Amino acid sequence: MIRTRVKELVDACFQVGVRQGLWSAGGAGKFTVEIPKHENQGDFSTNIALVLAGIEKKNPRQIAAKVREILEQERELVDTVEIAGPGFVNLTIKTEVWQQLLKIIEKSGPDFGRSTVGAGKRVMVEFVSANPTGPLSVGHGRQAILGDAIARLLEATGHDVYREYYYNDAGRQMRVLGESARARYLELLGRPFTFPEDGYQGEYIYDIGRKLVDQYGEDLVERESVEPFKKMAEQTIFEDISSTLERMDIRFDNYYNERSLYENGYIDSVVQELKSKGLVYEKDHATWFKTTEFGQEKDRVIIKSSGEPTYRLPDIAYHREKFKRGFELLIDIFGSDHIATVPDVMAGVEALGYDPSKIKVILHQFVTLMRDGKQVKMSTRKATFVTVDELLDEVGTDAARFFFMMRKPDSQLEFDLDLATRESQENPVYYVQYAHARACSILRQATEKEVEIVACGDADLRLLTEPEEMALLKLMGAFPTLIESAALDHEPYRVIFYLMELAGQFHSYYNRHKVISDHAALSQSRLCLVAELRKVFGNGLTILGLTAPQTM
RNA sequence: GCGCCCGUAGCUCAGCAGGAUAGAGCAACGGCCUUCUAAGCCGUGGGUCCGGGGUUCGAGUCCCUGCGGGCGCGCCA
Repeated sequence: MIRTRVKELVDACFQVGVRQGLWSAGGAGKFTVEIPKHENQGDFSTNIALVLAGIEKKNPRQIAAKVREILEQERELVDTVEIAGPGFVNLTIKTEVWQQLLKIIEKSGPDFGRSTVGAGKRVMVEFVSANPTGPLSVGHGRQAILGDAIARLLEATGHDVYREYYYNDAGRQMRVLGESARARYLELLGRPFTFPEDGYQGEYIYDIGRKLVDQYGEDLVERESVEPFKKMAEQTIFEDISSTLERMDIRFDNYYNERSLYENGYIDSVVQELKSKGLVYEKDHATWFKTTEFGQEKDRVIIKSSGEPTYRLPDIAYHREKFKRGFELLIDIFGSDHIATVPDVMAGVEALGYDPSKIKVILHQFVTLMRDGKQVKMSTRKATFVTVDELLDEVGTDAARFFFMMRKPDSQLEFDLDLATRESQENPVYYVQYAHARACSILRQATEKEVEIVACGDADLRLLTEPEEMALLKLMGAFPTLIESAALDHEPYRVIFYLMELAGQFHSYYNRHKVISDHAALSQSRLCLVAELRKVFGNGLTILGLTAPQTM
């Protein structure tokens, strides 16, 4: 937005300098335009002089003086140019440029913040990908929200996004699940049963048992095959998972079954291709993939001596299929416990002739739940983990989404249940939503008091001169750049931080200045500000999949 | 033992390709509702940026090293 215009201006200035022989063209693209930390450092700051001084071996402040000379020729955008510190060039933008920004937001409406940088780029986001062995746990919840938020950000920046859930219903896990269901089925019928040693102990297995009793009565008592038990378990659990995801407003474009990789011969063809490239060998009756040729410490088994593939073979085949299906960027969201598979998949796709740098793996750390200041103990084995459904029951979807997005994936996430449920000022979710509701409320008040709300073009925006108003305008102006960089870096948490900051400034403004007052012209101008603020809050919340309430 | 991530205020965390005087929220303390929703605002206190070296004009940010925590390191997924 405005920063883009300033960057263009500095770029032009750089070119002028090159033409005048002040510096060489070598520094092109190396300098930046940023919003400085401190207010007394202008609206924008560029390090162009420092960068060029490094290249040219000259005094940065002297170069900065030249930069200022050139920039001062321009009078559309720039108010003042100052040289500060070691050679930063600080620019102040004309007040009216900021005021006119409201018209741009008004015109863009719901599109303000959205862009087309990703236009035409097909990207797949693979996430959740939990096998249907039980309800989603809070760890999956973090992943689900993170993946969906990234997908939404990419959509907001024009990418063609495809959400996929990858699962396997054929492995040992599922067999054990089926046997667990059989045991509960027999137990419910009062028959003798043996519960599998490493079986699934969760309460939900009884639900599956009950469904089996309802549907089949005693018909399955003598059944040898585990299939009907497994099938019922899978079906029931998938329904459960889907409804949980639905509650969070998460929908997948496709559920990809690992089994289809076998049925379509993709597994075999991967092995054949690796063989033909001389990248596999037999040892101890197993088939090994020469991952050492791709920088790893040791080779890895892809087919066990039993003839069964290891997990990494389908993983590789699956990623090759993603490429073949025409995606240009593959985003994988995994829990950090899956870190070991990443190098294997990367080596595999590289071996098959695809570019591993197009796979972006986002590993997220674990979630700890806090209640009464103490950690809630969770164990998958004992089935004492907290499910996403329970979490949603307790805190609601907005709070869950907000808290899961609030931290960057790298850090462990501490989820404070007390804070998330508190309906008071400490709760950051409401802080932002309340800002939106408050803006709506002011606009409602204006209508009730019959204060005319005019278009920004018809208001005298020059009346917006308070420091708080200028600060708000500047922050609003940064929104599109923020969305773009958050999308391209796959970092939803940055949008959260932005919205909290904007909300803070708005609440502060509200408490200090009356929007609707006796001064008619001023009221109208301020109503324009509030109306456009409402849009920025609304757009930001919507892009993240949060609701933007009109009243609270 | 090896690999990845983390270590910033009492607590939870920001710090955006190394940049100009380290920030926010919560917790603590003190104020603000006959006026647009107090789910809000204003003010106060609070830091050896884990320790030690190094690179640089400049390091919370990069490199090395030590310490502490998490996750991995399988012919489990």
